[in-house]
Amino acid sequence: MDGTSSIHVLPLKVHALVTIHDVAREAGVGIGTVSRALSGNPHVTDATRAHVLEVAEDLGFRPNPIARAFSRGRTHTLEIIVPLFTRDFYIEVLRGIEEAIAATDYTLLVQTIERATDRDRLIRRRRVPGRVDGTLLVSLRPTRTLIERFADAKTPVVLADVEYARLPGVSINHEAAAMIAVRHLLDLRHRRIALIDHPEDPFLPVDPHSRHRGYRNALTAAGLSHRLDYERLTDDTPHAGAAAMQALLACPEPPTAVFAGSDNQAVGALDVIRQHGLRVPEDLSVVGYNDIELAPYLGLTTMRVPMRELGSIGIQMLLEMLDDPRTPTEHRRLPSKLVVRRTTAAAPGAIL
Amino acid sequence: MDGTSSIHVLPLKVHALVTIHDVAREAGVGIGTVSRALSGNPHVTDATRAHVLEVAEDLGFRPNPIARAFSRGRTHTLEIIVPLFTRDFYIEVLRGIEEAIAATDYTLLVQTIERATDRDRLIRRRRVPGRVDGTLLVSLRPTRTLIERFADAKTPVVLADVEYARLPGVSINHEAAAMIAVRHLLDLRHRRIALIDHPEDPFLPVDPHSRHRGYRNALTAAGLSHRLDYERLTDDTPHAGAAAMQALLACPEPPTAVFAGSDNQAVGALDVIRQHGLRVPEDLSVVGYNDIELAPYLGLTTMRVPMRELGSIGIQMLLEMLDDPRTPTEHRRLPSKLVVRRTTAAAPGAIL
DNA sequence: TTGTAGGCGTTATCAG
DNA sequence: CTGATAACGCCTACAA
Repeated sequence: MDGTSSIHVLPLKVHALVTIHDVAREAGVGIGTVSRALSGNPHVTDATRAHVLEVAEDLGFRPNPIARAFSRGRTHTLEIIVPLFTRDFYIEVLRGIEEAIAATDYTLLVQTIERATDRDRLIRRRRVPGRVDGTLLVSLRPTRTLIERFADAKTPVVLADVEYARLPGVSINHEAAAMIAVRHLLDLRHRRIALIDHPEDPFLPVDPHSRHRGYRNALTAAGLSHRLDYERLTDDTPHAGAAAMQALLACPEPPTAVFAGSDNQAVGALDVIRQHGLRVPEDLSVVGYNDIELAPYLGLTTMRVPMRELGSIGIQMLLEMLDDPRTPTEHRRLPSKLVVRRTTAAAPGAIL
Repeated sequence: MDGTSSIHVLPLKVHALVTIHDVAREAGVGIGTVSRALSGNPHVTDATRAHVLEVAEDLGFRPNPIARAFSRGRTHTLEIIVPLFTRDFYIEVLRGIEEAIAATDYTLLVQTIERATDRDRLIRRRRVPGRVDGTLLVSLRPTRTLIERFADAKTPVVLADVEYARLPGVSINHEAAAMIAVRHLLDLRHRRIALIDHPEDPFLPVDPHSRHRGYRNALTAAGLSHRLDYERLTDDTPHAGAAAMQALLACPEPPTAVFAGSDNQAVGALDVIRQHGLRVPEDLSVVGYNDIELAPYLGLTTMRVPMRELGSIGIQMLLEMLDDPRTPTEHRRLPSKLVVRRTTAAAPGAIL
């Protein structure tokens, strides 16, 4: 470094790098005292503290966070690992996260995953362990590699929107929610009820999942049996929802009602129904899932899923574990609520 | 949960904290050599490097990123500051960011800002300078505090979706895009064209903005004058869009067409139009903005805005600046494209 | 209460 | 090419 280079006079206040030593020298005290004064250590006179703080302020001292993290062994950073497939869902979760973290001075390290192949590769390449104090894993079943990583780092993990082993977490009771949705259709005298859904973990396409179970259970409870041609498991996109609906309408005996595992899929389905000249809800009822921000304006009957809470509660749990490592690991399951709007009505010809 | 079920659990490899010293001792070399071998420094024999790497692997050595950052003065982390208001837009930007960063081993520190008051306060509380190598500021006009912070940290900044001073950045040519949208309506013989829009920077509500200018310019170019009761500046939510539409329909001379500054606002407007028993596009045309994932399935005519590119190009610029600090600061402006679907048609009574 | 010294894990700078 | 050794900025015993 060239210490003699001419200094530019910028219109902004630019502080040269000021360290704790500079403050100590300027304040006429030792660096220990400065450190204590700044970190709220009680073993300092109020007078010295005030003086040190003032000098620090004057010098424009900013503690170097990396040095601090290095020394303390804690980074004050939380890692969020989240697939970014369906916008609405994850954005809501992220909002919940932000909400919970706003009051703290933790910082977020966000790892977004777009492709299944990214999963471990990406996680391994970016050397995150040691850089974060804890991790919130959203909608992702932890792989073995991940679990080892957490074990190595001795860093707490919380799962959001997933239940796995005995790891602490918070998730939606999808099974119960699906039952409520289907029961709503049954109450409207629908008997031919189809399912358009997607795997819970976007990387495990063949995952048998709980909404699917809830759907079948509700049918069984009503004395109906499920039919495979009514069950369409595909991607969580409006496009895939549309394709699934296309297939359902091509069935020899098309359904009179559809329960979709996401509002995105539902919107795709609704578009296809409209294109076929069918009316909603007169000819066909549709129930969505999530209750995205647009749902009220589309008149979509759907399940209101506590997406934000997934994030905020997840972070709260993580913060608790950070605060007290002996916090018992628990798993919380959140309920959803049906919101009836304009896409569901009595089955054609039915009298309620 | 059934605690008695025996799960087949493979033993997890748990590594104690292994440092470069352990590797050095085990490999019978000095720590300098280990460091060089691991960081790709050419001044090592292939043989020693291979040996060191093998020992490191055996010991399960993971370089401590914080120590590395501390020593190198670079963190390999990029900061993203983004308001988390309207879902779709920012998520798309985030995807672009992820896309650009996927090939690198940079990590993302994300700061979301929910309220205007958060702006500087939050930025100040979370001690980020020193923890990141560069910053991408999305949709936020930098405040003086922020600019000072960047100057202090001597860290590069790139603006996305904003143009400000001579800072490097990438943004949408909103003015040109608005002109295209309005011209489309003019071509359909609409003369009473209203605007529902929102500020570009969500924290500067009275910001005169470029879409607004484009709207007026297009009218002027067609020999029309703008009328204040047709210009509704509000929040970027479907709710606000609905309220604005409500007001427009209450005008003594309601518009026959509406250009909305976001698809979210457009969807809210469409709902109100429908509730008033009016048909789209027969009675009223609507053009949205962004082209969100659902837009095709709602039949929404809209402007396709390169949201992803905002993120990916922004990050590319940042990476270039990091790579070579003398990179000339430029500002790129991206074009948008009209996508005509089913919400626009000839003005009532017009013959094309 | 306060100052001093040692250490955190790596990188970088020297001699050899 | 390699091995000591000195930073890096902060925290924290320990001693005064």
